[in-house]
Amino acid sequence: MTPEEYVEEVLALVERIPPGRVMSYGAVADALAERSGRCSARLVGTIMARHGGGVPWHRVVNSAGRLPPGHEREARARLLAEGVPLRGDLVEMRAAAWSPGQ
DNA sequence: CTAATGACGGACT
DNA sequence: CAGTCCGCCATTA
Repeated sequence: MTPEEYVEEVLALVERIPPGRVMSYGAVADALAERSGRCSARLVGTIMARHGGGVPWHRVVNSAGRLPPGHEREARARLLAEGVPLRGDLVEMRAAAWSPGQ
């Protein structure tokens, strides 16, 4: 599997995240690991940083619910508009976390 | 080829 | 609850 295909897999999954819900980098990595074999949260983060434009990147946050560095303001505004439960600048993962199984 | 580097995560202090 | 420490793994230096 080439890096290019990795990127496509990640972006494809991110596009499936429903509005008002979010996924952590780790969750994306796990869900993708079943198809691609190996993947890590770190790798997903790198991929989003480089090829994240063009997909709802704001629906991907870290496991603690913290928004992506450098885009906090933008992400917060979009999430708020979608009705994602926020506590300060953190996403309430317990309520907003989503997985492809649903 | 080895070393450092992240849009990370979980355990621990 | 905040800060550290270590494992993670493709990419870059």
